[in-house]
Amino acid sequence: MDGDLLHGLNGAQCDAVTSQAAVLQVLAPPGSGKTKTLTARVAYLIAHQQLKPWNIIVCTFTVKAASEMKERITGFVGAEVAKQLKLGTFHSISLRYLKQYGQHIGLDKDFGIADSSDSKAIVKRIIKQHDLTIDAGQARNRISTQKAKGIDSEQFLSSAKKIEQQEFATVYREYEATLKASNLLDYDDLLLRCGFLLRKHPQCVSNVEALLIDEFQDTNNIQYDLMALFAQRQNVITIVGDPDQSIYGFRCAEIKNLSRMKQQWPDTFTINLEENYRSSGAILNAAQRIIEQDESRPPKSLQATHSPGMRPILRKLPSATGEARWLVSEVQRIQAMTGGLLQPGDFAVLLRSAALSRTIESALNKAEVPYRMIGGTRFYDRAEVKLIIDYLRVINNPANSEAVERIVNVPARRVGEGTVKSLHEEARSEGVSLWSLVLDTVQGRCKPKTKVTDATHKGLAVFVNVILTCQRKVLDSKTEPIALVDLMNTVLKKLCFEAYLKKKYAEEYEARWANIEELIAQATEASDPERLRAMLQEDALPAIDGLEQRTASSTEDMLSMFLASTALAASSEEKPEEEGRKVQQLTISTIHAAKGLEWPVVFIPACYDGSLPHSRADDNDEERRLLYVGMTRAQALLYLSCPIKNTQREETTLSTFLIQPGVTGFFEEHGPSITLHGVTGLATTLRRDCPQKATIDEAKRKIERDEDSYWPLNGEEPVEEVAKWDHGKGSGMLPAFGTTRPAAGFTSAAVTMQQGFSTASATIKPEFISANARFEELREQAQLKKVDHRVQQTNNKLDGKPKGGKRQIEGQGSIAGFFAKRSKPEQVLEAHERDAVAFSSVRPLQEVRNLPAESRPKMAEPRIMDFTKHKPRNAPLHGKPNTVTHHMHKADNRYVFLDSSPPQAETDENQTSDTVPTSDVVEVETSQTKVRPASTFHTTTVQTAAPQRKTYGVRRSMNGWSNRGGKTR
DNA sequence: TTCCCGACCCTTTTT
DNA sequence: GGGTCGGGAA
Repeated sequence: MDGDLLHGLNGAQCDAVTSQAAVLQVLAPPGSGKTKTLTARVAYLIAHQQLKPWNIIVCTFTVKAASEMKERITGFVGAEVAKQLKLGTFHSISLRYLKQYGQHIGLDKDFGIADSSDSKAIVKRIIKQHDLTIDAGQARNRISTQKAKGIDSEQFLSSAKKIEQQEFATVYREYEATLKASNLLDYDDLLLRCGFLLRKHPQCVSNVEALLIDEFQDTNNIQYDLMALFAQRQNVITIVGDPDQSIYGFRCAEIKNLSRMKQQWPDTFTINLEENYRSSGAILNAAQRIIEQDESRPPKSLQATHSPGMRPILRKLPSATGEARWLVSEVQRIQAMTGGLLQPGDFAVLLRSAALSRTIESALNKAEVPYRMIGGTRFYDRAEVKLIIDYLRVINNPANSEAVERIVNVPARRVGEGTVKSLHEEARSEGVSLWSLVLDTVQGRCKPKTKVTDATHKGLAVFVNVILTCQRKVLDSKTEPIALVDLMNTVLKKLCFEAYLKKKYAEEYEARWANIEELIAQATEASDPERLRAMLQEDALPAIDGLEQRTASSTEDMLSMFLASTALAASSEEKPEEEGRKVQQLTISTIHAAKGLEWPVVFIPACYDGSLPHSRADDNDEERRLLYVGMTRAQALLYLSCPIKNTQREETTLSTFLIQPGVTGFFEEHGPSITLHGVTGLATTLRRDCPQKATIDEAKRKIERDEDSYWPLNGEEPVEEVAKWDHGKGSGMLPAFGTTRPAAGFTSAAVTMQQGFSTASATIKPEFISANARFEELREQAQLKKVDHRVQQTNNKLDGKPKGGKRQIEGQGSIAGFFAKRSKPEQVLEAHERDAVAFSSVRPLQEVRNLPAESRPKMAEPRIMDFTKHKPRNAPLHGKPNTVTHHMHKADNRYVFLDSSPPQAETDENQTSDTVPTSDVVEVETSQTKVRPASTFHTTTVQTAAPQRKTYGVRRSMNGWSNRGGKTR
């Protein structure tokens, strides 16, 4: 047993798993085997300390972490034992205690859970009603903060001095009153009330022998209290955490809880895990460089166990859409260049905010790359799903006036917003629920003050009928429980829901209906008596002598259980059906939701001030940790990127965390060139079989270019295909990487992957180079630019007639032909290609390859231009092109020297912009991208899966597309 | 006068 | 997806 349990663990991990300490802290940096250690310890406690699994509580913060933990523990101890563990999020475990022992603290049996939309709606209504000026969202957060601090509304009111505080106190008080009247608990209440229960009735947890907590750095004070309460009998506690990964400060997480714990239990034993098994050395170095910017942070060691690998990439792009297009092209390029070693499932896009996903999703859709979204809108929060859930909630608990308000006029029943608001207000002032006012109105028992037209009255009657019919169904089933799924079908039928969706969403209807089908499938599962029994058993807490328990049995209970589970569900889509093999999907996720996960290739787009760090964040250190968490998700390849214009077309500034001195040295400016050797190294790192060369070559033929060379490194727009070939339109071209760097630069860029895997240490660029060296570099760039110009002119002569963009694309299709016919040995060709790339102005390598040998660019005599005097306006040639927008950064009232640009670059720009030679002024006509009809975007899940349950990959309407594309006008 | 619907704006992170 | 505004229908 020991052998199995401890197999593959390192010394520190073993110590942690087998530690005899009662209170144990395991400090585990990213990729150090945190979950592995925690799960092994659970198994160890059962196997070697003879603890009963049902006496062990394991707490996580997210549902996803809970299910992963369960899976891993099952691997150790088997499903039977794993099921008996009390494992879940803090909220779900609290809910179990409240459901079973809530009556001891006067909690009604059928309390519902107020989700965020309920809470927000309540707050909003109170604010409006009192004509206050505070922001609803902020007030809602503030209530949560107060609750997390354990300050109730009365306490707050008594200490409220300022008018503003008193206003908030009013909102807080009425919010609490509304929850109580609606028989609802919000998320914070679940924890608070559970704490209250366990304090009052400690015998509820008298059976608990051990408590284990994951991601402890994210606990807030209530959760800390709960920890102490859960463990109050035996005080056996294991926590794992990492202060560097604390990213829930906004939820009042207290990193201090680590030291608080040591004070409370002075015998606390601490074990540090220090070896990283996830990321390549180069990625780890870069991430360390970022996190170390926090000077208040104690220095820590984190050892890489992998070879340095490929250096991470920091890429500049013109716009959010450009960034998305580039990202997709890199996904495709890397996939092809590795000959299928990497599949879509190996890529993840991690975002600061979920809203950023839209542009990326539409680019992925366009390229038909399958993806799934974690975080952002939860399945149960999708309009159509939420609506049905709200109907069920009202059927279960009509006192929930917020839910009534949301559904009373959906589908439209001529009950307008004004009427509903007014009725709601009237109900509130009468001290009744909205539902009972509506019911009495419809049944003629009362005549509301609010004006109700005939049409509206009719509409209300229809609504009341739906609810009453369904409630009757539930009640009638007391003797013979009906399945939840029947109830749901009744609702759908009564609403003619399918027809409603068809009308409302037109061409998007299918995806919406698929979501409903998924919901039905879930209800079917929940209705299965077998499953239900199993679930009840799993949820049940051990019987305690002399303490009465409530147990669920009827349809009513089934309904409220189902609703509770939807309220606490993960904000993620379920795993796609795995039929035989894994369905390959790229993952889009918020960084928060990605914690604890890993992928071979990770993209973090939108790395600019305002997004990361977010403009609304008040703790920059936390934002930095967020970047750190994101970066450390990557195993082999990490891309950070930044559009130089945001979605509002304003100029952006590269993230503060990335413009610190020395940071750029850890990054490449463009995606890696990938050699066969590199693929081998990658395969080794990921412990996968290396694909055959033929497979790689085959895959390469399908992509447009095999280098990340289309988007200029300085973040400007690439020259459109048409402009490239239309020689009449001026010759100055914007540089892509292969064209502005001297050949030597290109070589060094191309070599990274080989170098990374074959040598012991990654080469790190010097942080600064001397001004002199810099000047040399500038001169070299200038020469190149002139050469480019020459080459262009030569080409004009060689290749007289202009070509259209379309034809050029056709040309790209024949790369394969070129390969087949080529007569030169590969190495010679490579050298030639290098030159060609270095000297052709904009043509990507593939195009150059397509040219007949005699028209390929030739070496030309460079003409030296003095760059202290001349600078092309639109071709930013201050050395590395991407240094243009951020030469200097003002911080702490002094200027910080960035990106290793020489100071004269700044003055240069101002003084000499008028002396630009006209031939270097670029004028590019960009053609609009064609808009595809919305219908082509709908299914985002791979077609081959053919799942029984429909997939629900479509997240939302893709506004931009469906508005313009699909509709007739 | 009230309601409905399309068009257009902006969007922190989670239970 | 939510909020708001304005045109057109009831």
